[in-house]
Amino acid sequence: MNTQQTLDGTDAQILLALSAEPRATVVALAERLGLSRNTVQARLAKMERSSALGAFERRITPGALGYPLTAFVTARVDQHRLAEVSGALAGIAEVVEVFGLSGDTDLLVRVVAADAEDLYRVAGRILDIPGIERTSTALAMRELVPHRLTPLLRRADTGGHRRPHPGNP
Amino acid sequence: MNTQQTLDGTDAQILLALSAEPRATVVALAERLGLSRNTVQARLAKMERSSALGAFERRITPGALGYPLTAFVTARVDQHRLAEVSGALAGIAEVVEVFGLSGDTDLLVRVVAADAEDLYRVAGRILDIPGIERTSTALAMRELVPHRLTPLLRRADTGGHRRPHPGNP
DNA sequence: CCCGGATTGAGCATTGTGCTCAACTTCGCG
DNA sequence: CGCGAAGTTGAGCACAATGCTCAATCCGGG
Repeated sequence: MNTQQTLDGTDAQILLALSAEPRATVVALAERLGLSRNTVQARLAKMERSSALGAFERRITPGALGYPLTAFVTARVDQHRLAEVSGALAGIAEVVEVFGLSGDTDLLVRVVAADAEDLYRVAGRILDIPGIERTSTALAMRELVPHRLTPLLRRADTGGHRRPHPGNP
Repeated sequence: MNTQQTLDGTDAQILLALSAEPRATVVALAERLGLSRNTVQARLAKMERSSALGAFERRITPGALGYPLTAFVTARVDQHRLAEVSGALAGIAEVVEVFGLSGDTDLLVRVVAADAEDLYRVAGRILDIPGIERTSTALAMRELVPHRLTPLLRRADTGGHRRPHPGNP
């Protein structure tokens, strides 16, 4: 029994309502969902505690900060120096997110930049990190599907007469 | 005039404080930053209006929803059918984010999945989309640098040339 | 020099919050 | 079968925050 991770349908409902109206107050959510104010408060508090809710920064658009360019740098790395490389990447402010990948490229680095020249500079800093063997930079020209979790939330919502995982309450 | 994008240093300060304490009230922020409550309220309202603040869903951890696996699917696409492909991708719930890239791969698709088999199924659905010519799936094995904007916020904070915060609560 | 925009302090009615409590339902498990 | 743990609910209460408006400053640019 993994009581740990998974949010149940009610949690999904709350998050869904919050997605539609981020500034909604707890009472408003409770009223909209037909739940008690106390319940919504308790569940929200639990989610905040259990790190189901991430950092606030996720909600900030880099473009508004003066970094309208997004690029993905894939890199091959000397695996023995992975920790070292990871630390160096974390030291670059324009590096927004780094994943260790399976497959032919080891690293996926998401970076933002103020302009093309800035991006060139950042890419250079990454390539200069000891342990990084080869990089390839791809500019994100368009955000075809903006970041979203709503479809998954809707699916987890009890509203669907669906029982995706039988046996789990 | 440049009413568009860029947030100024004070905005960055507010966002920074909010990053440290997402649930902080407006009055608490104003007090911490030594600004008037009215000012903080006005600036926050403006940011919400100007889409500098993204959707709430960005703050939800997919893992908590029952999708612990993240993968990146790169794809080559028939450019004439890009819109069609984009729409089809948007129809897949597990597709969390899609970028159009420059370079040798046209698309970067970020997907989540419940388990390996689920991921296989999702990858199959993507490959089946008419207009998609070739895909390559890389599993995100580790999040080496979790999504963060704090370093950029700190840099944007009031001009940028400031002594390091001596004692921040 | 004057104007528009941003900032500030003040005030006020309304609303939400954090918290506690006791009753009640729903499960899991012995 | 029934006990107990956990979740939900409604109620209530003191306090704080919100949304809003107003008038008085600042501040930079034309």
